[in-house]
Amino acid sequence: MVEKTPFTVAERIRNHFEGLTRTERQLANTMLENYPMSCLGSITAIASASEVSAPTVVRMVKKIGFCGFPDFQSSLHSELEETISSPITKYDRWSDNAPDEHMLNRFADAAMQNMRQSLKHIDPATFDAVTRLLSQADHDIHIVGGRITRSLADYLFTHLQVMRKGVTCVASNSNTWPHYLLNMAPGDVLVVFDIRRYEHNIHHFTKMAKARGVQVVLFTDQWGSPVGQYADHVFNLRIEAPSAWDSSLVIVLVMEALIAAVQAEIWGDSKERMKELETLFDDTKLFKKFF
Amino acid sequence: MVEKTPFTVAERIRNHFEGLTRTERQLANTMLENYPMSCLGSITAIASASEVSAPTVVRMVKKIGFCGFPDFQSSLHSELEETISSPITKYDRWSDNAPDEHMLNRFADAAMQNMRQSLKHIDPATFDAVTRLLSQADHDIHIVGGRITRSLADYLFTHLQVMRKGVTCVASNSNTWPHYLLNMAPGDVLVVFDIRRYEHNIHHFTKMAKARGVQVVLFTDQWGSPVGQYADHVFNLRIEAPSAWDSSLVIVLVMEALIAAVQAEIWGDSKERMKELETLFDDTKLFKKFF
DNA sequence: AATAATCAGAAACAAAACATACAGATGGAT
DNA sequence: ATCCATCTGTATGTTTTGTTTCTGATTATT
Repeated sequence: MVEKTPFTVAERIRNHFEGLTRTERQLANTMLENYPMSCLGSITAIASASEVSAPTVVRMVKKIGFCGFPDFQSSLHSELEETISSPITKYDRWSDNAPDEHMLNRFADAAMQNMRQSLKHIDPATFDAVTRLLSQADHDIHIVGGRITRSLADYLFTHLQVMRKGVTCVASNSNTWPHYLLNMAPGDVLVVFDIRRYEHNIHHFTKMAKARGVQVVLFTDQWGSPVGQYADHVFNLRIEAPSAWDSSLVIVLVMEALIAAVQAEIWGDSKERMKELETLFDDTKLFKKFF
Repeated sequence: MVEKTPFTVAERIRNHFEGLTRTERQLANTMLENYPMSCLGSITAIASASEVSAPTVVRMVKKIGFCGFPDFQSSLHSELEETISSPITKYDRWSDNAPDEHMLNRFADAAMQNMRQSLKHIDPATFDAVTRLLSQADHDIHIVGGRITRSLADYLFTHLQVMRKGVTCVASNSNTWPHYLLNMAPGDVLVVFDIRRYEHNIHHFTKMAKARGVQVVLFTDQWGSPVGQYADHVFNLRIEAPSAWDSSLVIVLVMEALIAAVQAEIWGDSKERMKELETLFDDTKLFKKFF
C-alpha cells in the first residue's frame, strides 16, 4: 500500500486526462460514467465494458500514478468506504469540488430550471409540424437571426444545409435584406430567432415575408417577441440566467432536437444513410472515426 | 446463480444465519459489520479480515444460496450500483403529453446526461483561470472554430466583443488565417473549438499560434482533440446525442457560464454597470432605420 | 471413555486475473 | 509518398484467487 494522496481516484483520472491516449481516454470516460461502480469488477470485466484491452487498463492506471491494477482497486475500495459511510451522498451536486455559489453550479441550476420549464410548455404537435416543414423539399428554408441570435441562426443553417437543398441564411447586414425577400416564394419557410431586446428590422422583415405567403417559425423567449403575430409556429423558451446576459441554451436544445428529428425524417434511422453522412465529413476528417 | 431474488445480500446472510456454523457466523458478523465495503476485496482478504480460512468463506456463500464466491461478489456489485445510482438516474418526464420515445424527450435525457457527466469533469480551477484570461485587458483574445463549431466561436465572440476590447474572430476561410497569426502577440489568448472530426487546419493553426507564445484555451469533446497538446486549458465536454449529429449543448452551457463570469469579473455585479450595458444595447435599436 | 458426526484449516489443484513482451497498425512529419 | 514515433491489441508468462479434497480436531452421544 502506497501512502495516501489527498486526491480521489476520479480526480486523479481527470488530472491526468490530458496525458492519456485515445483508447485510454475512452476507458477513462466509461470509468467516470458511473463511477465508482464501473471500477469494481476485475480488470478483464472493466476492459471489455470499455471495449479496450486489458493491457490498456494496466497502462492507464499506471499512468495516473498507481503501481498496478490491484493498487488502483484497493485505493478505490478505501475511498468507497469513506464515501458511503458519510451521510447522504452528495452525488447529486454538479461539480463536487466547487462550492454551490460557483458560477458553474449556479448556471447549471438555472439551465435545469429553464429546460424543465420550457419543455413542459412545448406542444409536441408544434414540434412535429415544424419538423415536417423543415423536412419537406418542395419549398425553401430561410433563416434569420438578430444581433445575438445570429449565431444560432447560423448553427441551424450549417446543419440543415447538409441535409437538404434550398436553405439560405440571411446575412447580418440588413442593407441586403430586401434581396432575400425577393427570393422568397409562397409556401417557403422562414425561421426567425428573436429574443429579448427584440429588433425592429427583424419584425419588419418577418412582416414582409409573411405578406409574401411565407410560413413563419419563431424561436423566442418566455415573454414572446411581437413577431409572434405573424408566426405559424412559436417556441417560447426560457432564457433566464444568473447574469446580465440571457441564456440561449434551451434554444440550442430544441434546435438540436429538431435537427435530429429532421435528419431521421429525411434519411430514416438506417445506418446506411449515417455512413453516407459520414463520408460527407471525410474531407475534414483528421482523426480516426470512433463509431 | 441465474434468477434474481428480491433479497439483498445482507438479508440473505441474516436469513441463513441460524444454519451457519460457529466460524461461519464469525465471518457473517464481520461482513455485516460494515457492509458492504467489507465484502469488496478478494476472498483471501475477507477470510483474513474475519480470521477464518478461505474455504470457510466458500462454504458460507454457498450456504446462503450463491454458487460460488464470484457469484456472491457480482451480486453485491449490482446491488451497490442500484443503491448508489438510482436517485440520480431518475428524473421526472419532460413533456407530459409526449411519449418517452419522442425525439424531444430523448434529446432532453441525453442533454441531462451530457451536462452531468461534463460538469463533473470540469476542474473549477480551469474555469476560473480561463475566466481570468478572458477578463484581463492587457492582451488580445482570438477565437477560432471549425465547420460546425464556427457558430459557437461566433457566439462567444459576439458577447466578448461587447464586454472588452481586442477580441477577434478568425474567419471561416482558412486562406486568410496566416494574416490572423501575424496579429497575435505573445501573451495573447486563443480560444479554439474543435470537436469530433477534428480538423486539420485548426490543428495546424493552433500549433503555429502556440509557437508565437499564445496561450491556448480549448473546447473539445470527451475524447479530446489532438489540439489538446498545445492547450494551456482544456474543457472536455460530452457531445453525445441520439442522432447522427453531435450536440453542442454543453459547450454552449460552459461558454455562457464563462461569459457570465467574465462579465462579473470585469464589471462587478453592480447595477450601475448593468445599466450601462443596457444602454449599449439600446444603440442597436438605431439600426431600425436602415431597413 | 469410546465412537460417530461434524467442523475447520492445510494442502493441492484449477482457473482466473494481472503483467510483460512484442508486433502490427496508425497517424504525424519531412 | 516515405519514414519515424507512438499507440494498441495479441500472445505469453507469472502470480493470485477460488475451489476441492482430505486430515486433524472438536463435540455430542451412548
